[in-house]
Amino acid sequence: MDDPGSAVERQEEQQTQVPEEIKDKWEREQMTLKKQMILTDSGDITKLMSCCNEKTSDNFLIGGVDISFVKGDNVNACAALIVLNFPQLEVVYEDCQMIKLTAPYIPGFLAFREAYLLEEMYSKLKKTQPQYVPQAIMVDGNGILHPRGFGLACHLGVLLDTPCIGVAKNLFQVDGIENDDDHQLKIKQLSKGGDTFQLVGTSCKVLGKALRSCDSAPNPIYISTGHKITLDSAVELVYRCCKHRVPEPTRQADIKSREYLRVHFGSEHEEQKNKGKKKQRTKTTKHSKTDCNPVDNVEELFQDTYCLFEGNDT
DNA sequence: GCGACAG
DNA sequence: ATCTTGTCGC
Repeated sequence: MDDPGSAVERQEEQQTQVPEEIKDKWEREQMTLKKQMILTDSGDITKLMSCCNEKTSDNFLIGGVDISFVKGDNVNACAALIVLNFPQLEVVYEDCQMIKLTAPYIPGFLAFREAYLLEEMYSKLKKTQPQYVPQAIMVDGNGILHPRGFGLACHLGVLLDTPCIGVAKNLFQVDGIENDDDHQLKIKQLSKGGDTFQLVGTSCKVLGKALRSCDSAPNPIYISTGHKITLDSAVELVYRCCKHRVPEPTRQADIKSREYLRVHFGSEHEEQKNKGKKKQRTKTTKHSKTDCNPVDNVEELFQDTYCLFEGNDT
């Protein structure tokens, strides 16, 4: 009953199971935080937008966050927080951190898997390099384009009290917005970079916009407000950050986090249900970017500091 | 019962 | 999210 090798298998199987009471709790938390959500431009955003038109290149900064996963492992991952200057789009700060995801991915509850980790990285930035705290952050995922109007970008925005923009690569079908033939037709009608169409919910509210982010990518990305920014400003800002389909802040975060995993784990993913509990990387002790935290002993990094089912009474 | 399901 | 080679284009 207690064979050591099944631990990994077990964690995969239980991945999809989350008690209803936990979801209820999460929903209530979303509703509570949602009251603090602001859908208008912050002062910084207003200035940021005017900076584009005029040539006053003040030192505006845009952040991007993303998490990359170890292949075949639903727990161990690398989170990246990147800051770029604007409109030059040069990386001025990067932080990669090995993390341990405690909650499974449940559509509609992505924030409970990722948000608090990103919050910690933001706190680190604020504490150690305050001069690089960005005026806005782009998030992989949705803002108000969400079953309860409070996606990861909203959640993180409220937690950080900072403008956040939701940038999703796939449409989250919500509130009557469907990826049907009509939707596909509208996509075909996006002829060039910068073209958009609205994503209108049941109550005629515009929840987001599909944006063809560059000429070379026919598939749009889906933008929605996270916090302290209007949809139009969000779309504008995202578009101005697009060299490729995915805007640079998010794209750089993706690149850096994957690179970090590659450097520290290489091609040897040992998690294939081996009985060997000890992995040995007796090679490549390369010290890469000083921005990233070197990882020598993975085990010691993964101390349990967070429990999903803490308030488990009844 | 069936489909949908951000990352 | 991840699995994956070549290929077309600037």
